Amino acid sequence: MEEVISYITKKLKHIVSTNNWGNPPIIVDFPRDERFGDLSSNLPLVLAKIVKKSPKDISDVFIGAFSEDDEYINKVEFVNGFLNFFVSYKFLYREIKVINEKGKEYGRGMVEKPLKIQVEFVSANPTGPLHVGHGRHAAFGDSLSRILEEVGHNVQREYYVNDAGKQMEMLGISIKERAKEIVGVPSSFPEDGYKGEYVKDIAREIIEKYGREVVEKDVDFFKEYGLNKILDGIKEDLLDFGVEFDNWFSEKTLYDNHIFEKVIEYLKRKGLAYEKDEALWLKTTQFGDDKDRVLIRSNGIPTYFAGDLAYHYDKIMRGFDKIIDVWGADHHGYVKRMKAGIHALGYPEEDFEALLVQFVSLIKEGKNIGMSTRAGEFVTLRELLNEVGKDVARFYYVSKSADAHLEFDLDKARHETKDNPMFYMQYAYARLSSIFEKARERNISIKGVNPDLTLLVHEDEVRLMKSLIKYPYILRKAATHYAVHLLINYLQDLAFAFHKFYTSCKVLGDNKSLTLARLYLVGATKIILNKALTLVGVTALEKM
RNA sequence: GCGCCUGUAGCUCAAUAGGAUAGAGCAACGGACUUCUAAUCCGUAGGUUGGGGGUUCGAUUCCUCCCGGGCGCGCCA
Repeated sequence: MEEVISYITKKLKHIVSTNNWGNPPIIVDFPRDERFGDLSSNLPLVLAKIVKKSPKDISDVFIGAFSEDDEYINKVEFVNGFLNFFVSYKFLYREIKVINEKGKEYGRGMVEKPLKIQVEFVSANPTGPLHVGHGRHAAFGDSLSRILEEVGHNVQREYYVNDAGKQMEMLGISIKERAKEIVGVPSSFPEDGYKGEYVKDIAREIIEKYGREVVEKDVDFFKEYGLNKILDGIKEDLLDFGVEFDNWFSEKTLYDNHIFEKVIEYLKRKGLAYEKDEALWLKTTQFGDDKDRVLIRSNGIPTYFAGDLAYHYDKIMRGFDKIIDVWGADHHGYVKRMKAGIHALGYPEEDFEALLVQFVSLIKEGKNIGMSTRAGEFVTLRELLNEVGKDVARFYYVSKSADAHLEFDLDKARHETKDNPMFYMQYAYARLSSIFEKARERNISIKGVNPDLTLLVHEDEVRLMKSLIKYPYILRKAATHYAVHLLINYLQDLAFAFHKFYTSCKVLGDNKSLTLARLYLVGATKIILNKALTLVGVTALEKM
């Protein structure tokens, strides 16, 4: 369909310039209602003011430029100031063929300039298991990566492991004190320690493995054990959630490999860092921040910001054309600072993107419960997976735009699992797979045949074809706007078109040519549905 | 006080980055299986898009004020 859009746009532009109508924005887009054609443009309305003519007179000029036997356009209408274009069947048939011929490659690598992009997401502190809040980040970040990859970019998925800071120390202490409690020696569990049940579990495990004397060991021992244990759990949860990272970046390496010192050195050399009140500050105000920020505290300990800056310096050195960070909404106040820091490091600000994902509020037994790892109050991603399964969870997470709050009612999710709209799409896929299964039994195949697609004229067949050819447009849009949920809307539309078609058009019938043509259409649907489902992380099931 | 996000049907959310009569699912009501999976399809009902003002041919979308919700504003991470 993109082909048609650019064809129309070019044609309209040509007419505008030959008439000396200035340089208005030419927008050709899908109308809201199918009665207004397949594509439409508001150009007559826009031009009316500029050229002081009625929209009707203007549109007549445009309509006259499209001949009866136009390659792409069957009909052009003027309604309410809009130009409405109806796509020719000829084009639909051609495109359905392209889908079948290209198969999985259809729509892939469409982007003009493939970039090397890094997407960093989840990056939850390894101080406890992932909870349902992290689940949203995992689902969003992974689907976004899949989409960017699909349009042709080279994407690296990275998880930043905060294994160096204070909070790790606290985890070590928390485990150790719990271990002491268990073996019955005097203990003092810190007030701001990690109170979750999992801390006790780890402590118990350590005692079982190393004996009661283990409590004599220093905090580092417990820290190391806890970190590895929790990180393994996180990796397992993510894997079962269908999310795989290409790189797990350890914060510790920033210090071990002296990247941190290098960055500080660099900033000092550039005259961007200065000392005040015995602390080291970065002149972020020079790059649009509200105030300068501390890099190294007066006590000599670097701030989180300084570490993060070093981390991003490392990213920059790795040569990405675009660096995308997926952050929680609570980090929004941090964006300006980070952008300024990135700028200070000499990396173009516009190539750094901090995408904010709004909070997930969790409702359990009708009550809104908070999610604090430290307080140990949270519902884990694992629990959610066990309750509703990967597909429902992932679908639900990305079906809402990332900058809208998400309400997750666990009880409802449990009860409504079967009624979840996700199944609507999976069912469409299972149904069409079943058609192919039956076709195989009857030795009907579309392999190597050249079906007569002109037999496809039923309104539901046409509706389905039109939905199919929208796919590349939607994919591109989702990629440029980082809007995963657009794919969900599209999936609803496509599944609806297919179910409708399925109800009114029997595929395997008595008419052989029609059977082949329809089977061919189902084949195209299978390809697109499979792709779209995969992008949002939902399994395409052959059988349900 | 300042900043970011947000308010759309009873509920959970869309609305193609300014478009045409604001759409889905769930919940409610009524139809359709001798036929490729009825986890589907068709229909009915449900709305002053939080409220006021403004810009525009045209506003759920942009600006402004007010009201409500979430989250920030550290030499915390």
